[in-house]
Amino acid sequence: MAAEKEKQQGLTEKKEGDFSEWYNQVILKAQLADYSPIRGFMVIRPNAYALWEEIQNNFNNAIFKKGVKNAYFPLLIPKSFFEKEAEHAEGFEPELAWIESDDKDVEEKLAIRPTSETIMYDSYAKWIRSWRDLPLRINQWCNVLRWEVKQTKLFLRTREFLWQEGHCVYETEAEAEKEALMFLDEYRKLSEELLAIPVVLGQKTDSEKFAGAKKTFTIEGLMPDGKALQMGTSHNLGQGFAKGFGIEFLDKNGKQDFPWQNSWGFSTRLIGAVVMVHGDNKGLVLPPRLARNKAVIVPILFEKEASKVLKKANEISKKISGLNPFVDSRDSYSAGWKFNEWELKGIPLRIEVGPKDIAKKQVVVVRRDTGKKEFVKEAKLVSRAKEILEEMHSDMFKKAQKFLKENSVKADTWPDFKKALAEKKLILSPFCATEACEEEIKDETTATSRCIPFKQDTKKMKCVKCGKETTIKAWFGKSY
RNA sequence: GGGGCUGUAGUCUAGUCUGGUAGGAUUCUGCGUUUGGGACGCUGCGGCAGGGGUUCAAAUCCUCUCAGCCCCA
Repeated sequence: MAAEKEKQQGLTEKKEGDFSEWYNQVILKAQLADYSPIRGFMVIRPNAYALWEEIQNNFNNAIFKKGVKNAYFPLLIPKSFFEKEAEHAEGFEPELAWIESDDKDVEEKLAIRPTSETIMYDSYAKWIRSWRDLPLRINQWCNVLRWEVKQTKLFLRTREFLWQEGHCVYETEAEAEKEALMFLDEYRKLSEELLAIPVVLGQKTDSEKFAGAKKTFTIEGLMPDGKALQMGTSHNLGQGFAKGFGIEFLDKNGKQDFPWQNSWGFSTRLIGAVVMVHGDNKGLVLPPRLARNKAVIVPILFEKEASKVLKKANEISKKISGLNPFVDSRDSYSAGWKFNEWELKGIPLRIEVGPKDIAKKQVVVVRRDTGKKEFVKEAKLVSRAKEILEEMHSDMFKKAQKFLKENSVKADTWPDFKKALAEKKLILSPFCATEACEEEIKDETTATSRCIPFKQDTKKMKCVKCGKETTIKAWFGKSY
């Protein structure tokens, strides 16, 4: 059976009902991650950590251009810090993990950071005195810990995860919000241009916004199982934290004032999104710009000509060094075995070099996403390989975009809403945006509002649930 | 949140109902022959998720923990 042949040996198919199983297997078999001895924790293996480093490099480049500097703040947060901003404390206190210590000198209870607003803003209060100190833009890459009891899902829901959190301070709210949106757009670019995952942008409703924020903005992706995944958020924090932590500055008129803040973050969850969106029955498919090793060279080693083929393979490797390729010269595996292995691990390009190719001064280039084979003259390999990789990125993005489009629907009535939800769609509906109504929708369907898109008509409509008049449309769906 | 199911070597799995020497395939070691889509022969290593209980005897029965899947709200 062709379908059987398409399938990576031992890998569950990527289809409804088996999706979770498939997801776990791809992650374990492609050696992205492993379970840890402690519930809710995971080991990030080199294959996935390399992806995280690529994401870091890419994002660092973007934010450095915006004047952001990286720093590092302590892991532990004194209990009293959580009491300085009421909503923030209420949101995070249930998930805090407290440190137990026999050290008599530790006077105050300490928690492992669930996010670093409080510990960072304590410092900010010391560092900011004048309008000349603003804006202050600091980002940190770190781990955070949120002691949830929900089911662990590799990369998507673990108690500890890696992320970046940016924390900026400004003189005016306009600036704080403008840049919160600017960083959100950087997230969109990262997702679309590096990960090849299209997203929906918007603002979170009050019940979904970050604890302590005035407004929360989000990028949401749609996964193949119909669930939405929050892929990055930025917040207009208002002045609440500044007031709580005593961050004050003298403005240009000599008046003492509280500054305005924003914060923004994304996590290793993005790796889970890449697996889900692009993976197939053969395993992982890495977006070419994200893949560290963009090509694997498989020499076809016939005994008589093995040394000649190997030499050529290494030569080709040097020629395309910009793609950071590697030669799989292991002689204990057949070529076919290697093909399957690198497909499972998602390497974007496979370049085959055998005696026949050498005779014709060509190589065989195979795309991971489509499996399409192409004979490329050696002289043209460098330019053609780059072209193929860019085509791949574009095709993968378009494919994901098509999925998002086909699975996003409008629903103006409650029956339509429920029908669309049963069909695992992302749903755009008129919404009164009250917490009561959102709660009802959640209780009845488990769907939540994902975001309120920035672009709205002013047309009057009736809320999909309660029927009250509104001009707002919001995205709804089940989510991770 | 509620309900159901599952866990046997790195991986897939037989054995569980009805307690009695854990069997196979694949991976892996070594040697040799091979290599254009998961090659072959020989050789060797490796296991009942973990804790507690019942029993002369536990992979099998009970229980807790851990991990995973599915369904419903």
